[in-house]
Amino acid sequence: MVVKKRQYYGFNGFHMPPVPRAPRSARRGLSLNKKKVEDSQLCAFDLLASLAGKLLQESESSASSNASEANDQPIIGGGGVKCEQAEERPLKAECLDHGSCGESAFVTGFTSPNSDQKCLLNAFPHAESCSILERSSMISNSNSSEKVGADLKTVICKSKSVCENFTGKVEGSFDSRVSCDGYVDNGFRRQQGGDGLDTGGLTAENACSLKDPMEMCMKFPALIKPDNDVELPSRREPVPNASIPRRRNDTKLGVRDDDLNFSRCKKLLTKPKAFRPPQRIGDRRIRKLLTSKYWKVAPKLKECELSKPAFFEGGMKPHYRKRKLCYSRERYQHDTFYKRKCTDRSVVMTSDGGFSSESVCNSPDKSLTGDKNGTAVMLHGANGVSSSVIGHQSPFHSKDSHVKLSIKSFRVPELFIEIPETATVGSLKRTVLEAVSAVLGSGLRVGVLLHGMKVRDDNRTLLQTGMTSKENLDTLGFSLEPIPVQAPPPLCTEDPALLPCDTSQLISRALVAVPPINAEALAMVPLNPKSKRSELVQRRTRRPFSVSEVEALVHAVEEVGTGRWRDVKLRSFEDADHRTYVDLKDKWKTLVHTARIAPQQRRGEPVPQELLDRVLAAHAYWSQHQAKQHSKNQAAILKITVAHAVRNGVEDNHSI
DNA sequence: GTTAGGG
DNA sequence: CCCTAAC
Repeated sequence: MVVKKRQYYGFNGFHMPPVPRAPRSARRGLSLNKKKVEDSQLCAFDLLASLAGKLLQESESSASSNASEANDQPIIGGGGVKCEQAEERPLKAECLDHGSCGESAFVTGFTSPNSDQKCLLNAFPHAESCSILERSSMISNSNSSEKVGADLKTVICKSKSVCENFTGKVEGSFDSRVSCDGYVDNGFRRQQGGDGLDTGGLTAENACSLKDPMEMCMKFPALIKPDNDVELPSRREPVPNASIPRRRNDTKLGVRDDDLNFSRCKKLLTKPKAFRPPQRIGDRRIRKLLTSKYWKVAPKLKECELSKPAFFEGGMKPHYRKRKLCYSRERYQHDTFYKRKCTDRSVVMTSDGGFSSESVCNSPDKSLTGDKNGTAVMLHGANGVSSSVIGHQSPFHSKDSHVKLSIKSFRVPELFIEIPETATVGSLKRTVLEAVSAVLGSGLRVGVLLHGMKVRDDNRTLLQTGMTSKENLDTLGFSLEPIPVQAPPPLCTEDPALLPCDTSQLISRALVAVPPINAEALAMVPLNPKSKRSELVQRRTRRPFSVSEVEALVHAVEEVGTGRWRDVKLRSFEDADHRTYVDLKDKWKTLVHTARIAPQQRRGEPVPQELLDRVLAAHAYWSQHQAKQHSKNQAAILKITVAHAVRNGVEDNHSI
């Protein structure tokens, strides 16, 4: 088994995420926050209590009938969440099916904290206590015009911010406050309309628990259950938000020729599974593994972890996943989800299959950043892409070194759609949707382009790559790339920052819990070492040789000959860390092949014929040379052998 | 660790 | 680009 260097953070089958924990200073920051929370929460809860009482009167039955409401209406309700726990039914699908973008309020929460706790505990024995404080995640607080609501939310958000696990799983498509609600709703429930709160589950105990985020999380483990699937539709905007909404409103329902904006519903549509982290990475993945070819590697789930130590001391260098296993496709599910989501929405797509989603990837509001040291996760509702930002900062950089950029659009890969002329527009829409879903469902990865060049080295920092806060980032681009089905899609984008995928990373990071029992069971499955290895080790990204590289290679080989690849490497590619001598050897092999085939059969970036001619010449020369050398050697060996034999013979004669 | 060659 | 065998 090949296991590359990796680091385990965690214990008992619960693995800490790839991202190194924040430096102490960051964590100190957290405690400061916590203090603030404590200070302000009293007030907030007072307000809450009075508000709740009032609202209770006004909407007496709403609280008690919540469960049924949840069933009848397109509302996210505690019932829905619980259902999902039992049936793994994505909550999101439900709420997306109904209602319109504008109005619906929502009821989030877990009407029965107890049962939620149970669910969680069953699934993640360790989850409730682990890793909650390990990362400071940030969810925006609110800047609501409703002062009371805002205060309350702020408090809640802040105290919650430590419980990143929950946060992480919240998809970015909804208002950040939603996550707050999700959190809060363990204790009390937000009423329909968004501004109503009732004290449903708010007990003294619950309130107290807010004082300590950790405790909070432990008390309401459901919050950190990765499987909760608390995905709240962005269209529900229960509370006015002054800080974020502007962006949301900016998203237009525009249709361009090649880049289609999905407008509001973009938020939903552009939230591809690939961006979604394995909320269910725990049990759902296991189940999936059990029924797919991937099950074989389940025991290796641990290896989803990162393989390198932090780049910066105490820094935030994220690591991308190395293992295929980290990838869980939920295509069918996603397709379904996608379709349902999109059903009543205008999905526009152009012939070239482009669509765009707007994504503002950085928040101007630093207060949104939960962690001063740079690990920040922002989930916002500006668009459908579950986008988040992780600011990576070395301790040596000031906070102002954040790179700010916005992703105007993603373009999906080319889609081919064939549909009869007699088909309805509706079916065309569905067809397109299916095509898109297929792409999304099979997984996406994000490419980063700078000055039109693909940035391939995922290990470089933004700074090193030239994406600095001072740089004009107009030339920065992102692309969505389908991940070949067989390929090990990096669950997270390999780029450490800026990408929607990060959410998944965070969540993985949050919980890569393998229920011991499952892991055990799977571990007993006899594995074919071969397949195991091949499934686990990620293939290096393909990096086609440039003409200049070919030139250098040819030149080197002309001088030192074939068969001395180490020398070639040292001579011409010493600084090219990504080119091993094996690579050079392989390249030479393909060059020779390329030179021998007809030009029209050649693919990729054309190599100048002149170079190819030199390749053939050098190859012929050194082949001959080697042959000569070989025969020489053979002759020499023969000579020596003969000499020995003769001498031995002589000696033998003597001895006789 | 290098090299060669098949995949 | 990966893998393996041979050295």
